[in-house]
Amino acid sequence: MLANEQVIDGRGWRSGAVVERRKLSQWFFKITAFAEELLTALDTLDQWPEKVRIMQRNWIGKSEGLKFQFTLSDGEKLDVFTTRPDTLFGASFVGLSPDHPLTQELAKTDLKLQDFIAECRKTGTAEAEIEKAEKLGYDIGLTAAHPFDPNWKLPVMVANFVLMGYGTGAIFGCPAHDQRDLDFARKYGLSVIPVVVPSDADAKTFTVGTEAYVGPGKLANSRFLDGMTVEAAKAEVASRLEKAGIGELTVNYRLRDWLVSRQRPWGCPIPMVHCAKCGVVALKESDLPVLLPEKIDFSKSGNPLDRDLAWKNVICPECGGPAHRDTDTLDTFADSSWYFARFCDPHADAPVNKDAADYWMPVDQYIGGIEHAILHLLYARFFTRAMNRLGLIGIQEPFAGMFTQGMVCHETYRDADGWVTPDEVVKEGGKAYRKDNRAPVEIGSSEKMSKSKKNVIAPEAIISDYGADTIRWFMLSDTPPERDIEWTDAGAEGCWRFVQRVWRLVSEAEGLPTPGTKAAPSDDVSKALRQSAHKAIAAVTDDLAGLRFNRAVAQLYMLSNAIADAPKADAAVRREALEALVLLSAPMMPHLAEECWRSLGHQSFVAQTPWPSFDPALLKSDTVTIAVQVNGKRRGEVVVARDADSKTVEAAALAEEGVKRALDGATPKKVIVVPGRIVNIVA
RNA sequence: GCGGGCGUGGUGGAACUGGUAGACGCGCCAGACUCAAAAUCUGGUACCGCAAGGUGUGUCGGUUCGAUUCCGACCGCCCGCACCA
Repeated sequence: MLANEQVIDGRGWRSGAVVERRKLSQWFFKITAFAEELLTALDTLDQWPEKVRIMQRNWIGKSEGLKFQFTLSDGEKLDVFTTRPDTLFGASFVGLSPDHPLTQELAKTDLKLQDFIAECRKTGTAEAEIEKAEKLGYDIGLTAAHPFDPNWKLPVMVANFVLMGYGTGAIFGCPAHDQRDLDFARKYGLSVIPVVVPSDADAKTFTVGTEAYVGPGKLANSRFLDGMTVEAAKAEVASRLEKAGIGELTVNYRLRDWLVSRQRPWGCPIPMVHCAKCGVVALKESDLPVLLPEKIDFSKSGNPLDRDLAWKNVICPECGGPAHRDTDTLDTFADSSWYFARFCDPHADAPVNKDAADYWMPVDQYIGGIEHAILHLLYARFFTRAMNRLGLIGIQEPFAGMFTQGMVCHETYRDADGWVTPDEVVKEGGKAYRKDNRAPVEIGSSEKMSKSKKNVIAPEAIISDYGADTIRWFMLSDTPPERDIEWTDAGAEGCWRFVQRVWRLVSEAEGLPTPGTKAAPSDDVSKALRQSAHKAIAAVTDDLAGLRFNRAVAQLYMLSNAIADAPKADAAVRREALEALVLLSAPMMPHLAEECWRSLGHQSFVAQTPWPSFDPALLKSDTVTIAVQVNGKRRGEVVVARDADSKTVEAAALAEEGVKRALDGATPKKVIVVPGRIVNIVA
């Protein structure tokens, strides 16, 4: 009762319970019908992280190949799928999944086969188990005729590594060019015929040992294919089998349908009714939504909805006879797949107000953890497309911009009794002890804060120690938002000092003119401060827009340093710089900003004040400092006018003392001048 | 195994399309103020060297006047997928 993508390392993604395989009758959403468009539309999501798009692409897992038919010795036909039709003459067996209908049919009368299938089911889904799992086979006694040679008979075997969920659940095995087939063939003594030979090898002597050859090469031992490239041979086999009417080029997807049935009472009920006469019947739209019972009995195990007969028993919407509700509920991911459309008009009578949704959607900037890359984000894309097809919404893709933020991490601690929270621990000389009884505590790796590992810092405690603004500032400084951040008390303290510093700069500033006084700097110090302020406005504006909070923070440190370094600057310039500092820091430290704003003599709120603008003319200095390299090594620098021409710059560079020393009288062979950036002298 | 990403000081991290590597913060060192401490302020802080100078962005090569940035091989770490034919 979990979808494939909800299984992490053999366990349920949320509960951590070990997953086991059982056969159940369940409800699915046919997400596979959208596989191709979900795949191709990824290219249009240019404001999504490349990583997420690659993960979805791999998850959908498109592969193109050939589906073709074997005729079995009992006259039945068997479809197989392959991406390597070129290796058909290297075939040495036909493999069936234990879950294949033919296997199941034969098992009805074959007790040994039943045992074999049970043996296969025992293999867990955890990574390690699959890795160790031995190849197992069971010969069902039938043979399959080679499609190009009716006299060539291949044994048909049930094999544990053939999956029913991919392709047709049946394969032809070519041991020389597939590792799994090779392992299987070696174990059961099947032939290994190399049919693709690398260009640097001799077809007559080339053999395959314990490693299958999967590289490129020329065809051999393959009759009419001999000498062809892999690509040409693929095309030739496909074309011949298509002409014979027993093969077709097909596309396969790894993506499976979305299993949405949950055997719990707290989800959205699946609006289906089971009638003895009519079978499975959907409820009429007018009967929706199906409400859960008010009182739910959790005293026994199992799904309480199954036992609530008053709720469960209904009248069939088709025939009016006795029927019962489906007691499965929907996966909670169903709800999160379309809430954003509902949010556009939460009071609408219909589930979605199309006009409102078309006005607001798609979401401009979606922010979430990477853990939803192929769960929520794929489901929501599918839902949106399905809603579009039903005419409920005009858009195809729900989220135009996507950003995956990092996690807050902290060291983990444990003693003999289990995990210990950081505030119960005291660290001395690299070792950790419990505060209460001095018992030693083992310091574990730093991991994402979680209740289960108790490596959490309670926000209340930090806020009371440092204030909310300090914490906000700390969260945004240093580490880029897409990366995990390591919580440290030392870092938070540093941020607290900055809060104090800003407050001091503002509250202790003397002789400021009244708000609104224009800055008209006359001396160099004032001009420089004004330039710093305008540079900061430009940079912070840009960095915040690009979600580069750590760089915005660094810019504000620089501005505060510039202000502190220029107490003698013109008072109106100092006011302008302080106001810039306050306004620019407001998104990150709103409380402090409001307090400072008031202290600067304003009656309004920062929140109501326009974002500061900058004068582009102030961003550039009249002069620039250019580094001078000799043979690529920095030997000095020169200060030149911003618009100085190359010859002037070259002359200045050649006259520089360090450069002269490095040249030691030699004549430069070549001088490269990159205006405003660098001079490189090749000697 | 497949796919992707990342390796920069003691530390978190800067460095736009190749152009002064280490911005900014933390930490550390020294000094000022103080009876003292905290706070604050000033200066310093990649490495080797007294200095001149040399060496440095995981390692080794390549392209270039110039490489953290581009290319190739390798090493290490992280993430996702995985018996997918």
